[in-house]
Amino acid sequence: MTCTNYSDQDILGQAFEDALEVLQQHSDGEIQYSPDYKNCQTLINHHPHLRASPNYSAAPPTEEPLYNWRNVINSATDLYSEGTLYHTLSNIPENQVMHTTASQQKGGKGRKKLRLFEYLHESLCDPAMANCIQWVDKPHGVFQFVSKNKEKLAELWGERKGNRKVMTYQKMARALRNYGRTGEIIKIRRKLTYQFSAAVLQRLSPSYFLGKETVYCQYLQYNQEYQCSDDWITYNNYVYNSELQHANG
DNA sequence: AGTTTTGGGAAGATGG
DNA sequence: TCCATCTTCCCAAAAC
Repeated sequence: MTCTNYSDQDILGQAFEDALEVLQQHSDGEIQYSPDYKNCQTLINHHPHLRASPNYSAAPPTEEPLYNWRNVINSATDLYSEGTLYHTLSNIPENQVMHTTASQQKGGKGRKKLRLFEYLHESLCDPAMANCIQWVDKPHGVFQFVSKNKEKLAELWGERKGNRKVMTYQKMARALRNYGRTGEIIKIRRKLTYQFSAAVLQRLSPSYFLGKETVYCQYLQYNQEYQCSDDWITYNNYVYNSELQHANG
């Protein structure tokens, strides 16, 4: 990330730090937030006009307890890409909130890098991104990129990370293929279609699993750790290839 | 036959 | 310094 104005960045960084402190003070232990203020800085450095945006404020809303910095970034990104004010910080649906786990935060001060699968899941939960990426089978974590707009999603991912060069679908897909080794995301034998592992799914949307243990226990047995299980892949490829054959036949 | 999608090796960049 | 996690580039092959 290049930064030509250190004083601005310092001010912005401090502003986000301050906002986080205030958030914590107002949290009552209930707020789920992800302190990715550096991502905010990256975004704002790329899109300086956002500083003047009505959404950019160091002071958190006092009447919206469910608040998340990633959604701040998303809203800002939407604001930038769409050129509208439709995506505001208020009325964020529960399913768009990234619930961070204790393991994602180090001692409350740690700021872990945003991972690709987190970003993808986040995009899947964002209606504004439906033209780029969509659920095929949400309960099983199967999703598909939209061929026409997959490059746009990749670009946004690259911007979010603050990469030097423009991210392309080719490069993003390379990272996705690496997930196949750990089993966090596997490729489904269908065009532009992938699947989150059960462990990742549970981590990304734990609330979605509440009361659904019966439904998901069979998958957790397949993949209790992040390891890539042949059975898991075979099973899923069987399911979705059968589906595909059925669709084609 | 041309384009898109898939796949992986290898080296580099970055942050924790 | 080491490791995790991509990122970048490249090439090949399969699928459409």
